[in-house]
Formats: sequence, structure tokens, C-alpha cells
Amino acid sequence: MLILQSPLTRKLSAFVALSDDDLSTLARFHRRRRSFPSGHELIHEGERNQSAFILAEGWACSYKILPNGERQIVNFQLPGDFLGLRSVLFRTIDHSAQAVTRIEASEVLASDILDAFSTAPRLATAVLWAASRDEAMVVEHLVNLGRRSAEVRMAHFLLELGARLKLVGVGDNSGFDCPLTQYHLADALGLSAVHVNRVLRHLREEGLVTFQKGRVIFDDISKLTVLAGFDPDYLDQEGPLLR
Amino acid sequence: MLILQSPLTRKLSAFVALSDDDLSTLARFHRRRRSFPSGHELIHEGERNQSAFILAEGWACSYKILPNGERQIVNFQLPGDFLGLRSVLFRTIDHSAQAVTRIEASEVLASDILDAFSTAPRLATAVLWAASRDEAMVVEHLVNLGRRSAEVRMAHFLLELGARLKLVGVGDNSGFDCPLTQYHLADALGLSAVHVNRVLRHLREEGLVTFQKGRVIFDDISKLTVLAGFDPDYLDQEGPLLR
DNA sequence: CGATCAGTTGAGAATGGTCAAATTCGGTGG
DNA sequence: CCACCGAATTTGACCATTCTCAACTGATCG
Repeated sequence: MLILQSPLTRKLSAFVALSDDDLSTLARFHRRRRSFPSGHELIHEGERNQSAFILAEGWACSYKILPNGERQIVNFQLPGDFLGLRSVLFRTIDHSAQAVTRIEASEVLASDILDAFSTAPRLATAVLWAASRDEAMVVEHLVNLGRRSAEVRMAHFLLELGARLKLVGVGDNSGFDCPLTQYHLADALGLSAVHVNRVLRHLREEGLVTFQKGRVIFDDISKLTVLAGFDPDYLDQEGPLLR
Repeated sequence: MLILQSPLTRKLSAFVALSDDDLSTLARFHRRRRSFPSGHELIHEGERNQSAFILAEGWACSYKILPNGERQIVNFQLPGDFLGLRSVLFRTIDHSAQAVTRIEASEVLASDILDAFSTAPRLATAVLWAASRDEAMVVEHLVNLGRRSAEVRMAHFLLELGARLKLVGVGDNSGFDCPLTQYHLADALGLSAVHVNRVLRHLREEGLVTFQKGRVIFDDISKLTVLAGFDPDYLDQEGPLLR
């Protein structure tokens, strides 16, 4: 039994009860662990045979660049999340990913993952679960972009980030430390940086949230939750589904 | 060796070379095949222990309804696509899905899929691949909503739909039959139905695409592709990745 | 032959974008 | 400690895209 678990192991264990064999296979994913500076691009859109990464420490984001140079951030990754998992199953990768803060990440080769799948089927199921959870977040983000106003969009985004961080054990209902700039928010929410600033000011003046100096403070989380139409349970997992 | 393959089998075979065992496991997914009328809701957001479906014939869409009653369509499903795959791995399903046309679909229980995973690891990999392909489409859609103008968004959407249908063998570069209403387009693209109408008129007047009477005609597909910044290859798979 | 639903069009309003110019803040070198 | 630099944030004025409301057309169907 391992005492010190990686964030990924902790996450997957919340879904499936993993055997010792599964755990040691997972441990092998963490051999090539390295550190990358803030801003470093780990995954390059269009690259072939790109390997994936498991984030162990820090924040990252995945995004696409449009022909006109604009950027759309698809999601942010926190410790325990995969980076570029789709590159394992596709010849070329369809998005880029970069470190938001200085990060620690383990490189995982496509063959590592595919081999693990054939020998450890429960692990395969667990990884599919993790991928589904990612997709659920992307879907929620898509709804956010398609049908919510800038203000509600921002509120929803900050609440979701807060919920994710709470699950990982960082931050609580009062707020969280947040290394994102207003440009990150703009690129994630499909807004201009100028408008992000105005929306943040308005939310602050209404006494709902404060985003300043690398910290998000939920001044009135219940009002904010109502405004955003946010379901606080949607990422929650009430104990392992598979035993 | 089966002569008549299901659309799903054909799709998965484009990615992994499936053994006869895999194929017969896959065939078992198609026992409970049924027909549903246009508009029927097969998957209900918030439901527990919801089963999934494999679409065999017709078009469907998955979507979320917001507190204010607005709808955001996340994706359209064509023959060979899964409906509600995430319900297999989550206790409650986070979106709804309904038939756009009259459809034929096979109900698949969560246990069918999870059992198949433990006995047929290649199939597990193939399903993860299909899920990743779905996610790639959702990501592209997200970028569409976040960073493209209504006109470019529409152009991109119609080209993508055309590309998917071409892969399935329906339609070609000249156009395709399309059962969607302008309301479907509005709910998918995050626009009002009124604006959808204006955008379609403009694209038609510019001689780029015509969307009328259940048919999409690419009047000038190369100009349209440039306008949309569309990569025609992004869904393409050049022969099986795993042998 | 009404009723209904998808599609069309116009006018005015609102949301969010662009451009340009401050201002603040965290370093960094002297 | 202080002056200075670049990056991030803030604000104002004006503009563009898209929405809303409302009315009208045309097809289909019982």
C-alpha cells in the first residue's frame, strides 16, 4: 500500500477501487517527471506522435489558436489532470497546451497507456472515466459560451473553478488562490480583456466576487450561485462507482 | 465474417483492427434495437442509471436546458454514434438527447459496456477512441462559439457537418440532405433564430452556401472553407492506428 | 379551410468589441 | 532605498454585432 499517492491516483481511486497491480501500473506512468517554467508549451497543435502528460503540480491550460491569431482556451488543468490525452489515440493532436504557472508533469508515452489498457482493464475504465469527466467540463464550458451573458458566464466559471479546487483540497467556499490573468479569463470566456475587466468590476461592486491580486474571494457565494445557475454537485462523486 | 456491418462497427474498424471475438461482443450491443419518432427524448438530464444508445439510423442531438428555458445543443449524432455514453460512467447524466428525425437505435446497458471492457480490451480502446473523437468535435464547437462571428460560425458548422456525413458515405462536396430547422441551428450556434435566418440569407447572397428545403448546397466550397478557416482533414483517419 | 409551424423581414435596443490612454504593481538594477 | 521598466489592469468614448419584439408569408395537414 502506498502512503504518498499522486493526485491522479487519488482522483481515479474516487471512481474505481484499484488493485495493487493497477496501482503499480499507474506508478509507472510517473517515471519521467519533469519541471516546466510558466508559459512553456508542452503540447503543440498539429504535431504527430505527441506524448501526453500527467500534471502533478501547478496549473496548465489547453487551447486552440485561430487563423486570425485569436486564442480560445478550452480548459484549465489542475494537479491529477491529463494533458493531451487525445494525442494517445489520434495521429495528430488537435490542440495545444501550456503551463500557466511553473508546473511539474510526467510525460506519458502513447504506448505506456495502450499497454496498460490491455493488461489492466479496470485502469482502462478509470481512464475513460477521467476522459468523460473532462468532456463533461468542456460541455459545460460550451453551454457557458453559447447561452450565457458575460456576467453570468464569469460567475459560472469562477464557481466551477472553485468547486474543482475544493475537490483537490485547495481552497474552500470562501475563495481560492488563482494565478490567472484577465487575459486568461478573456481567452477562456470568449470575451475581450477589456470587457472581462468591466464584468469583474461589476461583480465586485455588487458584492458577489472579488478577483484581485491572484486571489478569488466569494463575497456572497449563495447569491453568486443563483446568478450563475450553478449546480454545485455536478462534479461530485459520492464514493467509487465500481468496486 | 459479417457481411452487413453496423455503422458503429464500421466506424470502430477504421481505428482498430477488431478480432472476431471483438466483433461478436460488439454485435451483442445491438440486441435491443428500437425505433423512435422524431422529437422523442431518449436521454433525460439528471436521470440516474440512464442507459446509453447506439444510433443506427437517422439524426439525433444532445443538449442542455438552462434555468431560463433556453437550450444549447452540444452536438448532433449520426448513425454509428453513441448517445449518452457518459451515463455509463456517471451516476447521473448531465445532458439530454432527442431524435431529430425518426431514428433507429439500440439500447445499451452500462453493464454491457463495462463487461465488454474487462473481456475485450481492444474494444475498450476503440470506445475510448470514439469518445475522444466526440470530445474533439465538442472542442471544435466550443472554439466556434467562443471566438467566431455568427457568419463564420455558421460556415464552419455546415462544413463540419458535411465532412462528417461524407465520412459516413452520405453527401459529398456538393452538399447534403439536412433535416435540421433554423431553430436547431440557432440552439447549436448560440444565436437567435432570427439572426440565423439573416446569416443564411447573407451566405446565400454571397454565393457560398444555400440552406433551403432540407438541403445544404455548397455553392462555392473553397471560398466557404477559407471564410470558415476550416481544416477539412481534422476528422480524417488514414487507416487503422492499432493493428 | 382554418390552424400551426418554419421561415422572413424591419425597427430599435442591448450587449460586448475596439481603440486609445491612463494607472497600478511587481520586480530589477543602481 | 529609489528610479525605472514592462506587464497587467483600469477607464472612457465610440462602434458593431446580435438580440428582441412584432408582424407577415408560405407550406402542410387534418
